[in-house]
Amino acid sequence: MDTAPWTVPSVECPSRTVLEVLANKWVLYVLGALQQHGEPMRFNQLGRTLPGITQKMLTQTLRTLERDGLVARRVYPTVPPRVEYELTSLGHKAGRLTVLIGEWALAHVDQILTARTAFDHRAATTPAPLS
Amino acid sequence: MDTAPWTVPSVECPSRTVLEVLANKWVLYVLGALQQHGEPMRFNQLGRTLPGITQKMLTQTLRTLERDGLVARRVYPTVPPRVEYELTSLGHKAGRLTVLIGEWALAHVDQILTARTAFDHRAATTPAPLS
DNA sequence: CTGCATCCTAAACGATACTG
DNA sequence: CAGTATCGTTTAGGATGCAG
Repeated sequence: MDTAPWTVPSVECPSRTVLEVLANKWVLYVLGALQQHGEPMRFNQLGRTLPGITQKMLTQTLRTLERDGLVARRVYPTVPPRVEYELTSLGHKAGRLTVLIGEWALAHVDQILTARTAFDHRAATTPAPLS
Repeated sequence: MDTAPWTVPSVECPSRTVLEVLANKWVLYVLGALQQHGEPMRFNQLGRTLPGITQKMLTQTLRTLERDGLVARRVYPTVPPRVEYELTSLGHKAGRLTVLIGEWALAHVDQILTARTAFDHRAATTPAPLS
């Protein structure tokens, strides 16, 4: 046995759809933001925290996270409406993972950027081994 | 200060492109497979381990991982050609994260699947609060 | 065996306009 | 404020065929 349970699954295995929840840029950012902010955040507050996200993507991301039970949506029937989002305990566990991922990224930006440059340089100079 | 460095970056910040490396389904699977197999794997061996992946996606994924310095590609000039892929130390660090993600997914499949069903049920029954 | 190149479809995404 | 709806474009991805 050289594979863990989550690598075995066939394409139809539900655990894959679950793992793939986190294989998403905005999901990582949203979870990370909520995780680090510590308390519930409002829709536009979240939007302002995430440069580059569109309203559409924010809505969509929050919906799927809510659907999967990672985020709780709380609506205050005031006017104008006030909607807050916060991590559930399940979302909190995922949030901790996204923070780890963020830390890994931050710790190795330089190394990876260097690797990319080197690779691209090689690709640009080696393509013709003999002519 | 309520945001960690990796949440602040503007759209052009390089650390984002790095974080987004892991925001990819096949990257997670490939890193996970290599991480757990422990030793170098050949192209088709990797392919067989990952049900549903196409040759194109496997190649593409391995290339970007190689470019980013997470995976090392070793070619044995035999015939037929033998190509092995293994995690670099940087890739190993990422690999450990992907294993954590896989474990998180596996541990909460049921909970998430249940949440989805409940949400969809609510969505199917509540849409008309008043008519 | 390990790939690259091509075509083509499906899905993701951005922009914009509109609503309670 | 917090969305929904639609449209048009971009991108990802699958299938196939060919090559070292």
